[in-house]
Amino acid sequence: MVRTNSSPRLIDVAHASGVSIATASRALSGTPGVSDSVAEKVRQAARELGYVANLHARSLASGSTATIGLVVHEIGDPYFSEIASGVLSLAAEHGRTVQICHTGRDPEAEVEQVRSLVANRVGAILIAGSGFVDASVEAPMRFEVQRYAEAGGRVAVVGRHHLGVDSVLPDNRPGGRAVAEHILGLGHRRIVVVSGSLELTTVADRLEGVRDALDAAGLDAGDVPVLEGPFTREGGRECIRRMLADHPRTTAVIALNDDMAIGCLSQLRSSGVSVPGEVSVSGFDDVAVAQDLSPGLTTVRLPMAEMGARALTLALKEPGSRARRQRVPAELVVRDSTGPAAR
Amino acid sequence: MVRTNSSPRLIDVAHASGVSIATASRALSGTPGVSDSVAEKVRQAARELGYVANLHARSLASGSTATIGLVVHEIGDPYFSEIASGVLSLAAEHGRTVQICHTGRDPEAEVEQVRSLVANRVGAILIAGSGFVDASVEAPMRFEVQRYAEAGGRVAVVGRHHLGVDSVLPDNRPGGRAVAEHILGLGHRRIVVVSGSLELTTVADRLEGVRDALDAAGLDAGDVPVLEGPFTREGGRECIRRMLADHPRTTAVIALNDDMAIGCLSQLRSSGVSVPGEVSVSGFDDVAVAQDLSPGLTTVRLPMAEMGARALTLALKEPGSRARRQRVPAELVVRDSTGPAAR
DNA sequence: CTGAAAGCGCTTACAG
DNA sequence: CTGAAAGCGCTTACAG
Repeated sequence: MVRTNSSPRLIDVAHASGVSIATASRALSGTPGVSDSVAEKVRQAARELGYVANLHARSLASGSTATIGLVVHEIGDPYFSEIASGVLSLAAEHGRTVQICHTGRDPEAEVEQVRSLVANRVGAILIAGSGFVDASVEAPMRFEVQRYAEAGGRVAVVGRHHLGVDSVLPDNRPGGRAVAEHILGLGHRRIVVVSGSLELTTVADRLEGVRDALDAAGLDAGDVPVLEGPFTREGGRECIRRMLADHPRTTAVIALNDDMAIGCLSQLRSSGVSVPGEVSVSGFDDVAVAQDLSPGLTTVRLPMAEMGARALTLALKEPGSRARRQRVPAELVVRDSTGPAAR
Repeated sequence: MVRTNSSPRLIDVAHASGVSIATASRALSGTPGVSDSVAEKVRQAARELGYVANLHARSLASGSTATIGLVVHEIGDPYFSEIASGVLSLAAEHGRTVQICHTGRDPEAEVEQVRSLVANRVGAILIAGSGFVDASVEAPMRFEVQRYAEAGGRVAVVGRHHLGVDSVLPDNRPGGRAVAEHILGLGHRRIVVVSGSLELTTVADRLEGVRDALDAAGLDAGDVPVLEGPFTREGGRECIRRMLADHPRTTAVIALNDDMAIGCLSQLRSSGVSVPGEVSVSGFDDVAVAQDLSPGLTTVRLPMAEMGARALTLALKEPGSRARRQRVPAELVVRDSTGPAAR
């Protein structure tokens, strides 16, 4: 039979170098127990034929894969694309490939994607993005993840609790506290929080931190309106419109992520409100563009790429006897979008 | 033998539903030729067992994969993350999974990544991002891609010529011309182009468009300095510093992508130069954040997500007798970063 | 150090 | 419509 137009197989390499496929396999995968001279001969033949091992066959035979699965809410969102960047870079160093899926923050799509990764028999699954305050929403996800883990799969999450697996957890609450203290320290008292869905644990944690600071300052958290909208730039714009209508005397806006903060800046500008002259605005995450905005965005820095890389590192390690947690410090970065309370 | 802790296999489903694995396979994959009642029984059993087919086995047996490979320069860059977003969304609709790799704009890493995708026997490869003007730099890539295509693989590229495969090509040249005409129309004559590496075809094409406009206006393109730097925000800042030093009377900056334009705005602001009062700035791409900058960025819109989706559509189609090309129109979007030449 | 052979979990002609 | 069997391209005990 003539094999036209298709990739050479291990057996072709074996023939070309005059050894068995067992030896060829060992030589190519670097398994010890092959004489150097033979190994070199095999590698040479492989190179000449342009041989690339079929990873499906390899996975099927060996029962393990070099592929990593990464689940994010939305890859077009800088928070997630920066995490993905950290994962991809480290994965490449380890010779791992990465399969990415995004879920549009839909809990059901999320479960579906995890199932599909399991079907692909990826060696590890990384999940980035907030979980849900309501544990029952997460139950199916938790079930899927646990089943995979019990079958020997490795899982690590970024910014998500409740899943019972290794996790990289940014200091959302201390970060929220730090930024709120900054705002309070500037003398602001008529403050509004611009927030994504309160169903998200990330939002809940950051908000908790803001309340810690209000409490510590002897203020009543109940006096600080929380405007809820989509966790996006458009959500930020929307909330500012509501703020201008319902809380016109506000002097500071604490947005719970940079995307919303960017939307806030944009809407304030369109509405002719000066920042920070009339209203101060802060964000959270420190996405790359935050420093290039005008005014530069005061925010809480999270090292997204590093968080992604750390999650991968956890997943690549042997599992511990129980879930590991790595805290990632959040650092307040003061730029030009916040200033002293004027009025 | 007891199989503990591992996923159910097709044979388990077959046993549970009292049919052969052949029938079970057909029922589950939707191959016609199975009675409805039997098919339903099999599906039911699969559901109860939580069966998920092993895609490696499936690929090996069938010789085809549902996985798509996507190569980008840097996933953290919004241009690419928006393309990726389009690809991921459409892929999910088609039940395809996507493996992403980024290359840091390194031609060698690029080839390596393509080889790894080939090894994974992905069903199609999508490559996004500029090629190189110097064809010899692209030769290895072209070789790899062609070999894959000849072996039956499908390839499509976004914003890249020279690879001899299906392509989605944004109107870089007409876009460059449009934005330059806009700048000229505002009366600017002391113009500077802020540009990524001239080795990149994307840069070369956009620049060509700018020159078209200069020519048409009867100007000498040689009088317009082209400041070259990294195709990033930091590159934009760098170029502005050079511009302020070497071409202080400049009234308009044409940046060849939004990332550089954002860096330009940032550096001009730090340097106390008002935009568009003293200097106008334009970008290219219209990344999501462009409209939320202050001032809003005048730029050339490219529908990145759609371009990604189109490339996938091409790759999913049967190959044509020759490489297909889809042009994507570029649309000038005028915002607040450009204004009449003042001085 | 090397090889023959079983097996990974599917799909798909080939028969019936 | 259904099943027995070959085969996809590897890896890895098991012998030697």
